[in-house]
Amino acid sequence: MLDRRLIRQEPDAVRDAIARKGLEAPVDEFIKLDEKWRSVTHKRDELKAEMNVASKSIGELMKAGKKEEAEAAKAASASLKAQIQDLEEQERTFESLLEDVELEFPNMPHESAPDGLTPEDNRPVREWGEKPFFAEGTKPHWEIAVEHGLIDFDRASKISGSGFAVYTGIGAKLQRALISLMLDIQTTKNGYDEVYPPALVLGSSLVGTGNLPKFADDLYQADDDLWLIPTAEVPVTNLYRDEIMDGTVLPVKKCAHTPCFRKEAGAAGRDTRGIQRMHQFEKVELVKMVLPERSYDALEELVRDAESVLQALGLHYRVIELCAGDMGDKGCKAYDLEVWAPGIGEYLEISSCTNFEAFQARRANIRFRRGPGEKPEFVHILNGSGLALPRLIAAILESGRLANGDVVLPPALHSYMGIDVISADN
RNA sequence: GGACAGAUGGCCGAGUGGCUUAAGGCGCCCGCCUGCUAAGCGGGUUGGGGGUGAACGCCCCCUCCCGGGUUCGAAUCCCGGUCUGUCCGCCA
Repeated sequence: MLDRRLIRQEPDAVRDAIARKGLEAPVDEFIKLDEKWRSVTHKRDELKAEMNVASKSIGELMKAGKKEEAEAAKAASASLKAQIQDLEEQERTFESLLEDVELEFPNMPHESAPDGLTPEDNRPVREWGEKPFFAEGTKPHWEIAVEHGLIDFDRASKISGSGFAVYTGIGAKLQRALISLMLDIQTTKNGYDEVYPPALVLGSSLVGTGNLPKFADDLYQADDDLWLIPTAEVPVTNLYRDEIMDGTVLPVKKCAHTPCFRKEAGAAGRDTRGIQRMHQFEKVELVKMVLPERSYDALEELVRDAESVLQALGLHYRVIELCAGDMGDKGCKAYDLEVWAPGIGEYLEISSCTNFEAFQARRANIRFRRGPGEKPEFVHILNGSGLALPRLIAAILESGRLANGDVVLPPALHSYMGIDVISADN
């Protein structure tokens, strides 16, 4: 959601900024409705003020025992009342239409976000580590996983259809170990507080983060108004919905492990082999709420926090700055982390770190106060994956595979796993 | 799933149709007073929207869980909902 005043006062700037994403916003429709809404509201308020004065004087007349005058005044206010009722109905109608239009507005990209509409326009920022060399080649993770009995794809599709995985034995333990490692890094080294939120949320929470109403098709709906979360971003961000925080508690930094559920409709084909794109997957998410003037520094820190996991695991990756057209609807500026998967020979998007500025805060009404007596302001909200499990597991398996088929685990995992190598023996 | 009870400001808590501009208390802020602190005295202290102004401001509307309704007038009456508590049922 954007600032109503901004759209009113600088409609062209808003339109142009959103056009950089290749998107259109209903600016004209908004302005038309907003004008109607304001004029109706203004008129209604004036009549209400009149009515309030009249009611008060009726009360005084009654008290003074002047029954007849009071009755006359009552009769006189009848038409006022009818007008007010009519205007209130109009006001409700316009307000609701205005909200519908308002929720359709994408966020505006930050001026520093590169121009462009496709991934080719994204800007490489930096790389870490090197591509490992495999003299005798390596394999895609789905082959390695089956070889070692880590994932059972066949039985997964038997019980749940396509797009699911059953992690078995060491495979299941590897996922559990990675979740623990990532949460430990974020809580002990990077200063995040751990939370474990519900995986089912009300529709209003999804409106707050910007998933509804526009992107209902991406989501699983469990009940009338209960939805499966597509990411922990949704429940964690909404923890503070309709709250005014003391500015001194900022920055708020939360990390959470949850399952994530996505329909991924229309995504069949490329990039869907193995565990690259699942309907259900685990993820550790990082969410930050910060002072507005700090949010771009906070974005850089957030990216470093997500990177620290890949560095701890010794995996080669690169950081990409997304162009305006590739960052999606909600963001102002975003970086992707792409981990190298040598078996597939591709970089896999494993984290997306985004600054939403006040877009989500406005939708979810999350504010802070700088000091006693100060006006509440919207916080700036950022989030990033830290990290998504399936692609991380894919990268670990493909990167650690030896010529003899064994998979060497990164040292950071040894104590969590109790083994150093996945081999035929275990 | 069933029954009953409740929801009032930052917090506690009074309030059954107009004297509520929400009593009283606590907390917090500003001032006065005072060797310091405490006490005491005075004042202030929800949030949202709209209008106006260069600005400090000023004006109007709304806000006693939410949404409707009755009434000239609603914290108060009516209807629908949400959440919390207690008991019953079911249950890892």
